[in-house]
Amino acid sequence: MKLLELPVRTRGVCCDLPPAISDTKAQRLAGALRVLADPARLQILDILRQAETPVCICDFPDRLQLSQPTVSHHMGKLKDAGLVEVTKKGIWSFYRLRSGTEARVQALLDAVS
Amino acid sequence: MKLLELPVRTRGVCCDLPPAISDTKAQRLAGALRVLADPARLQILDILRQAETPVCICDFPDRLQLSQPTVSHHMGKLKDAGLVEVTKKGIWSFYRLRSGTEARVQALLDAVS
DNA sequence: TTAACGTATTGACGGCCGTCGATGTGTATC
DNA sequence: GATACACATCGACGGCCGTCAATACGTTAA
Repeated sequence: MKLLELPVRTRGVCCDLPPAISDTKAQRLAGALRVLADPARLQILDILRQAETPVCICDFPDRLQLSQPTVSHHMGKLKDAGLVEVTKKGIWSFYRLRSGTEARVQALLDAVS
Repeated sequence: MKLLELPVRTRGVCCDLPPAISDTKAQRLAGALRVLADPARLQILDILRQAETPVCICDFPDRLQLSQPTVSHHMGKLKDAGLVEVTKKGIWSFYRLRSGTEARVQALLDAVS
């Protein structure tokens, strides 16, 4: 439980703060969060979460009202972040959530909303 | 459980995707995540989480190796997002996590790390 | 082989954001 | 009052990122 008592301070004197997350870890976390901090990518993840089979990337431009290169760009970000996997068959690319990602994504959306 | 079976597709024919998060909700979520997607703000939240009493903002510039205006800027973002509260006493501004924020932040960091 | 389709990549543009110096405001000390 | 301190705001700069047109690559159909 947090106290409401305010510390007594002295002019011109600053205090040391307790050690926190390391700079490198903070940057890793921030990077992971930045991948999710985009409306299009959130919708992609939500759609993949609902889907019962891998989804063809060709269906997204219409759904998201974005160009094909832009959708491909977002998918690349999600793939680099290890959130989605891709299976190519013929001329099509089918994307799905990586195993274990679903729970993390769900927890994230719950934590924010 | 997700099937690995790939859908059968036809050239030149795209499929409709199931409805997902609305555009407005996706933007809200993305905005909330963007506030957290910064190393400095993550460290601020982590320090406030550990603190047993409200923390004077004057202690952060040294700790984060950032200028005073920059720290003030980050605190403003966190305050606007409803993540922290401020109490002014004399010339000092003391910040603390808003009640209920701690659990949400913790859940978020768990979901990402 | 040629043509059509799906996808990824490239290059360029515009906007957003983190950062800092300078400045303004308020408060306490002398 | 005058000075010093803490804080917020403003203006400007630089870099990152989402977006798209154009292009290149690979695959399938004709």
